[in-house]
Amino acid sequence: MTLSEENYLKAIFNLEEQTHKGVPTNAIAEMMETKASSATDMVKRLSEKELLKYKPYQGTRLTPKGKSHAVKVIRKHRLWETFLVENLDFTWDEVHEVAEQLEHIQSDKLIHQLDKFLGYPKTDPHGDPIPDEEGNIEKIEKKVLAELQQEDEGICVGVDDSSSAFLKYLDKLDISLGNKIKVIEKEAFDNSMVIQVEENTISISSLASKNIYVRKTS
Amino acid sequence: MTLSEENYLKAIFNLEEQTHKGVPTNAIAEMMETKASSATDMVKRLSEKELLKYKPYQGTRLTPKGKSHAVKVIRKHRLWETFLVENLDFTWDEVHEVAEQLEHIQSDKLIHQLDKFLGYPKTDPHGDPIPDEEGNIEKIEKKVLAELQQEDEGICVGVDDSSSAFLKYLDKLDISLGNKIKVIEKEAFDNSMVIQVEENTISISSLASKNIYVRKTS
DNA sequence: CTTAATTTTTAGACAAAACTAAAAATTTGT
DNA sequence: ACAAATTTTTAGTTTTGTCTAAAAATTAAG
Repeated sequence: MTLSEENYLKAIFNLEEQTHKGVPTNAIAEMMETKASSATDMVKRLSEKELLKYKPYQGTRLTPKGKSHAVKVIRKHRLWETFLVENLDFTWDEVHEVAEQLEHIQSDKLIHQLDKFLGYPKTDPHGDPIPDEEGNIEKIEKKVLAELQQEDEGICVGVDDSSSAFLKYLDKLDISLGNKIKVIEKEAFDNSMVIQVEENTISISSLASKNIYVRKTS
Repeated sequence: MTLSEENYLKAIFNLEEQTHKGVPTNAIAEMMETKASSATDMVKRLSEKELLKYKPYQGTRLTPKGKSHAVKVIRKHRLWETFLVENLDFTWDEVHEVAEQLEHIQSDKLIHQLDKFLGYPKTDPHGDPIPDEEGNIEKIEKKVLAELQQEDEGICVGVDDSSSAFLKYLDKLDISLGNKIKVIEKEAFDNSMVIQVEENTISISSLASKNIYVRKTS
């Protein structure tokens, strides 16, 4: 399994998760920031290895074998992100690039021991669940902050837009994973909100609140 | 800088360190477990990038630029080995293969923080010095255990043969880095030795004692 | 000093993964 | 239904890193 094949598998897995439909070649190309012709070539190769099935114009779907492999890569990615933030003082927005490299290291023992070292974490620093050794992914039921009503409370469990700019903005507002969030006021006019994050009271736009996931607690 | 280029640089660096002469193309090929023609190609490419200079039949020498790059890779390798042994319960003989992969991860911050996390270690689990951020390598003056005389004492600072079998053997004898070693008896006939390692008294063959490095303390 | 052995390089191929440009297949709009 | 738009595939190149087989250059030996 080459690096490139792994990256394609991961991309296809994510796209399939989002849409629950066959993934078009073009979508794969776009996600991989490459050309459709390249995606075609790769899909053909992965198909020969029985990691996916594809029917032209109906899109691609991973086989159980392909899915299992993709999940392993995701597990590695999320464990490394956790390590970087917890132990090496990386911030939310810095981890992705490095984890993209680390996720391709091949060693079962390494990843098993890393998991143990980290204390078997359930989620990564963005709130996404870390698959276990068997590939099971715990579904974390999350709502978008924007959906909460006045007086509602929740815990921050993730973000949607994980662009560097957005994550830095959250850092500045002192919003991070696990924070208790309470909706103080919701402005019907523009959907902006006044919320209480742990001790601080702040105001955020609708655009921001649509990108923050919470688990409702009341 | 590709993965393969980095591996060649490292190989050439090591060969140059050992012999202090220009490194022949054949030697490079052998170290890389590849063919001479492939080594020629790579030497040509690295030469164009001014990472090394070579004169046919007189061998290859790294430029300062090439050396600096090689040392960086070695620094990463040794820091990762330290992490694996110290934090993830890897044994001496298991680390190499994984460190070979990890050494190619590109991120200055990662390696800086890893160094800090580990407490700025001076040597890796085999006793080899870890280059600092500027690329300085501390020379550790080491002697082969076999050279010590009766009553001499030293501290184990490394091994020469880092084959899995040998490292496992040392583990069984409870010899590891930093151990105090005292020569109790030296048998002139076959150069075998009775030595005291910390609390234990054991007997080892000349073959083994030739592969253990110590820093003499008396 | 010429032949033999060794070392090194060239030439030509191949595989992986990408690209561009163009063709082919399918779906959609009216 | 048929042209237009979209999606997908093909064909031909490129780059990196490898290989084999053969040629060329250098060193060593009698």
